[in-house]
Amino acid sequence: MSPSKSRTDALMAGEELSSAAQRERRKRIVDATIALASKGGFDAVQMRAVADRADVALGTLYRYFPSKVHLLVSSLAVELERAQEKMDRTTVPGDSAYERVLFVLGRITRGLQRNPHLTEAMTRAFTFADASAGAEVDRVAWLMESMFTRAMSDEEPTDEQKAIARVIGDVWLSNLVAWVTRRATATDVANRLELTVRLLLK
Amino acid sequence: MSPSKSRTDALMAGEELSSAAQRERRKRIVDATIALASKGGFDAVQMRAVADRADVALGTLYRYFPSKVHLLVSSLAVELERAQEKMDRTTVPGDSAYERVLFVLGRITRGLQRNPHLTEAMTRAFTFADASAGAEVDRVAWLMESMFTRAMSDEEPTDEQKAIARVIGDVWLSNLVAWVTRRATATDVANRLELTVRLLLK
DNA sequence: GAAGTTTATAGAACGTGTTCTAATTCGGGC
DNA sequence: GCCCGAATTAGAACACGTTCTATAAACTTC
Repeated sequence: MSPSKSRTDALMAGEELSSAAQRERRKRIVDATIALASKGGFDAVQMRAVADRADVALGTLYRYFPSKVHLLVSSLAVELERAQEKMDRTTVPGDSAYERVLFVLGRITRGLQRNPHLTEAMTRAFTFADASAGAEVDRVAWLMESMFTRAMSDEEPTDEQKAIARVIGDVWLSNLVAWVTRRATATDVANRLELTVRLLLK
Repeated sequence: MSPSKSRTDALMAGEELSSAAQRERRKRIVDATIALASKGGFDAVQMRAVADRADVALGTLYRYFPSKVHLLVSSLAVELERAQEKMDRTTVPGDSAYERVLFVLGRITRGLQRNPHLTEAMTRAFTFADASAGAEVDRVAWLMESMFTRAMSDEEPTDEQKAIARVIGDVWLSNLVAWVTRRATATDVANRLELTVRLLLK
């Protein structure tokens, strides 16, 4: 449709941002998003508020992220990348895939539970995303999957391992959602994840 | 908050509707919702349109269902109940839990895939639901879970079986969402479900 | 460094979910 | 039949995501 479509896509992916000023703007926007989400969750991430806080016009915000869902899912990807980097600097303990996956799961889960509003905002955006945010959603799904395959073994994962990682990701997300909507306690989540990983890896 | 809160809850649950006229209204609303969702998905279920089609004022619609999400999740529960009833009239083939669960899963999944817009509307509402719709969401989750436990055995399910049913439900939903957002084909979904059930029950 | 193009800005405008208001109708007790 | 409180109605009003418009600023290219 719009003549700048491919351009916009590049902006969304966060790559090839021509100028430093643009990288700055994008960062300010993501930071504002995370700050607002941390304070009040999905509903507090209002596009006008994000634009204000990032010192950017509403139109500019929409040029960088074509919708609220894109914005939040992209921010989720940024957060997961940070978590992954942190995990890379840790030696994951455990003698079996079972133990190592549980360790990783537990750690990230507790990290998310430390910031319930942010988690609520991101999981809701992720699960509400429609086809137009497919690329961003795929990226997050891939990040999650590779987090678990890495914990399972150092080698290139087999198809079976990838499948297991995907199942774990599905269950993980669904339990986060249940926790966020107060249909499950933190203990419930931990128990269910433990059980799931046991069923799949033991 | 509102003095008629408990009253409203009763209306939402669809029970104890005082008059026949009210039961009628509620049915017209759910029917209108399903019709609109079938035609155009989540976005086509517009509250004004539902009210019009159900021949009910907008305020009345909101008295029966406090939000669009409640409305759609309640309609999903109605649909699942129908599917369950149909399943009850069928003899599920298969010698093992594995085979029987796969049969049930395949059948319901194909049923949903026959009506993509309706499925999109309902899965998106379900996954977007916030804490206020917890009761409705729990009801749907319970319906899903018991569908699978019933397929696994005729007896009262063990805790382990319930846990397995829940995992299957999580994976199922997540794959439906992936299909609805065009990140997975019907074949992908079938393969992943088959693999998941195999990992869990074989 | 001027002309032309892309990007950013301020703010109005629009659509749809939700809430509110005032008037009307309905159903049950006298 | 009449009265009362609850339910329903039509429609205005409001909130927030999104789009659009007009103008200004920032860049490219020559």
